[in-house]
Amino acid sequence: MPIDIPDVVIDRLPLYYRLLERLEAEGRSVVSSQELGTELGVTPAQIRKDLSYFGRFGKQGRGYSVHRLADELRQILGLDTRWRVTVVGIGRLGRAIASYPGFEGQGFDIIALYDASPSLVGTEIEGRTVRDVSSLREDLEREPVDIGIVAVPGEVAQEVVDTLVNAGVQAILNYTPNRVQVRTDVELKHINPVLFLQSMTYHLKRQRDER
Amino acid sequence: MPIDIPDVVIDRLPLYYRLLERLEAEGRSVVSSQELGTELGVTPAQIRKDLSYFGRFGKQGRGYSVHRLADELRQILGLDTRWRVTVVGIGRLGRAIASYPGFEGQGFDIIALYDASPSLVGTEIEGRTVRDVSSLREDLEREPVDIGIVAVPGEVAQEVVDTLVNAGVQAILNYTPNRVQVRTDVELKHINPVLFLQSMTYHLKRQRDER
DNA sequence: AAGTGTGAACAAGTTCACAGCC
DNA sequence: GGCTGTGAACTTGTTCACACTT
Repeated sequence: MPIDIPDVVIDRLPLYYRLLERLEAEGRSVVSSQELGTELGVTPAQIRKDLSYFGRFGKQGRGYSVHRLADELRQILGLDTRWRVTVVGIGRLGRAIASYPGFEGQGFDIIALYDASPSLVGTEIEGRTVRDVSSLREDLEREPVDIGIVAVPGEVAQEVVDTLVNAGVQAILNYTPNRVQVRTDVELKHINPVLFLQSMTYHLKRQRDER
Repeated sequence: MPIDIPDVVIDRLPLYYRLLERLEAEGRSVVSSQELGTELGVTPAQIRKDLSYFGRFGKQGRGYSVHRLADELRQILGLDTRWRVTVVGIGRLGRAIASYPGFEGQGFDIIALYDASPSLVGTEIEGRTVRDVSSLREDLEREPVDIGIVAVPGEVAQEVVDTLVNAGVQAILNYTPNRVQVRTDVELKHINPVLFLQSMTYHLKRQRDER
């Protein structure tokens, strides 16, 4: 498998995969890049080029087998295995994440929840007991996880991320408004709705001023 | 103000702004593109080029006045006014959003909450009464909002978004896993953690296979 | 006839490097 | 001496257009 595939391409694959899953469920057997593109707001050429990084999955004159392509993407994205996830920070947001049904269905098993607050530690959330964050480090040694979701207060984000990374966690999804630093071999994504809103207001302001 | 500024640039401004706010709070008065870049993991040249789309805010040999630059960015991004926001869908996620303290502090006023469930409608969340989504349309006519945050079940996302857009809402933040379509003059952003995880597993898989 | 896969052309975005100013 | 602002060089990413396959 070639090693130099642009990150933008990787980021689009889950989008393609999502649509293919839906088509699969609807019983569609074949689909063209044209149709995928229309549905997703992406040019057909882009989809074909993206997929061509990984192989020749289509048939000229026909299109792509929905099942075959979904399968290939599952393999490429590593969705043919289950991934172990831990959520640190069980405030309102952490609780919403912990009970979000979309993770389990896609191969992500939330195996543990952590919080620092004594009033939360020991309570049950969606059938899982909230553990004390002070035991995070040693727990990870016994039961490693692949992905850490961080939903703690911003001020302790870096500290929690460091603990996760030092214990071998390779991917971090940071829901905190604070940016954190990790080694370059660790995958890191930030989800910060305020930044999204702030770039939207740029456009809103211009619309309001009648362009 | 020139009209052709790349979207990637706009998306980085809130990041710069966030850091400047912090520096402002710390009492720093001057900062160089070098320092901003190190802190944010962006090249200094990029920061200078980005800012140069909007004006000449720095002083050669010195750097940028923290206060002045923060002020300029506030104006550019439209953060010098308050924005009216409504949240539709008050499940666990909607509730987490509705009580997220980061919005109000940044000029976003959540003025109303909507849900379809009779058991939720009429209850109080963070001092706001949850209204019935069936009155969304007429409410918007009386009290327009700028931004709609959508946290309903995926199946009704498009329907809710249509209602919002038809009533004049210009920006949508979609927390639903379903992609939705809007007119090109409406700002739209999607937040879907599963897509993030799925692109991270691509890299995890390769790391696991020892590259 | 329809639709893929892909080199080549093009567009967009980033970094360099340096003149100019403080 | 230090640091900005910016054309120009470069790099990355996207789209075109067509040979090729079914």
